[in-house]
Amino acid sequence: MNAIVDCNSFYCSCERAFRPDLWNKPVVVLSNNDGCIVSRSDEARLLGVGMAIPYFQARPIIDKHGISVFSSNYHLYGDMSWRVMETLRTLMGEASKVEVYSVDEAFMDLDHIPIHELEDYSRHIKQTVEQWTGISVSVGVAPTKTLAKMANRLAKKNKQLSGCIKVLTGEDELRTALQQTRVDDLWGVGRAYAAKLINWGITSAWELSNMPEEWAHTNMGGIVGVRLIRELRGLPSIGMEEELIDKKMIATTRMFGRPVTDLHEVREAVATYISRAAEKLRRQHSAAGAVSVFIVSKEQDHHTDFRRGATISNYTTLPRATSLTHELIKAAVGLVDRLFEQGKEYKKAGVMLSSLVPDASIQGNLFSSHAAGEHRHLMHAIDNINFSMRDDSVKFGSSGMNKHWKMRQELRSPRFSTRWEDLREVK
DNA sequence: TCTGGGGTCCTAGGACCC
DNA sequence: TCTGGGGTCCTAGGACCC
Repeated sequence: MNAIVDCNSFYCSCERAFRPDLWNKPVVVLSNNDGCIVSRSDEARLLGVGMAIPYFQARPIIDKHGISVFSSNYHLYGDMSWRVMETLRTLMGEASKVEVYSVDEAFMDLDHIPIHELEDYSRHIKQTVEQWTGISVSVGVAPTKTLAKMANRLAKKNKQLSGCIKVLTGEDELRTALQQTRVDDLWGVGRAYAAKLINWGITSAWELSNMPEEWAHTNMGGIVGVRLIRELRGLPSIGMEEELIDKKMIATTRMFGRPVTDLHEVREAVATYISRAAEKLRRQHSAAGAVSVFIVSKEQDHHTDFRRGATISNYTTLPRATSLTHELIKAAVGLVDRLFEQGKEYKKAGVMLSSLVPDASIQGNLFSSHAAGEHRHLMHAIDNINFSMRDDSVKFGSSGMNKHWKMRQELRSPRFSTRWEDLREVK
């Protein structure tokens, strides 16, 4: 059996964990740049705050009910996430089979738990996580990952009744659940497939599970569709991935806090994003063989990104893969100069590191120069300082000192759990 | 006036090779 | 003038996820 443990309103729960005064109160968390609502507590949802809607649109309801609002505080969420996942690993013990799927979700292989104990075991997981971390979770259990996700959704739909736990093992239970679930609520069915399916008259997960595999192969993205159908029928077709797999691409992209018209500011922003991306790169001991940059002007659709149109993005292959910030900045700033058009207003920029390979300089390669080794030590020192002190205590001059373009984040909570000076005091 | 950011996997089709 | 078949690698683009 497969379980998925999913934190309830994760970002909101993190904010409330250190603010007892907000327990049972409506809370929302905003995306970067304070753009839209990305997390809302049950209380906020019941007041009518929509998910993923722009902040300014939700403003009337928020003001009317005095809903608490936070900018995203990724240091806090990252740390809380780590605590939740460690709790799950501890619970599973030696033969720990935990796959961290996202910041607030993990799959667990429960094959070693007898069927009739799954309900109790799920409750034990839930209670322990809440007690150790202060984060409330929902647990879905079923024969496959896709069905576990479905179970979890049902658990969350009626928390009073389910106690945030749904275990689906019997054939009848599974059929009922499939009949109650719409295709567009399934894991693996997005907007495009949902529209197609509904057009064909397939509306419930149950109906979809009864379609032939060949049909799925032709109409739902080949092997992907076949796996989905099999999973719905209870045949595990998506395996557990326990080891942390190195990323194949690393991106850092941001909206600016205000439109930017000055080349130097765009350069600064891109240099800053490269610095951030290079940190991620070094954290997984990789080096990048290619750098891409994109800038988005004010008139362009805000969903436009680096994939569309050569006018806004550019790509360069490096003479050799590197993890050194200054080399990556040099390449990226060169691209900015080619892309930038005087007189245009820009609202967003981003960088992408790809063609990632293991960082050879770490091995003390016979052919790498002494200077490269020195640089590597410098990077290591910078990463350590920036991690333990304030952000960007040490940085490259090209990333700028004033950062007028920096995103808005006016409502961020203190970093309760990762900064000494922000620690809560208990008197 | 104000709408996020960061990823993955798969397939089709072109270039190239023998 | 006629012009095969099979393989690999790469890239763009579509779909999905949280």
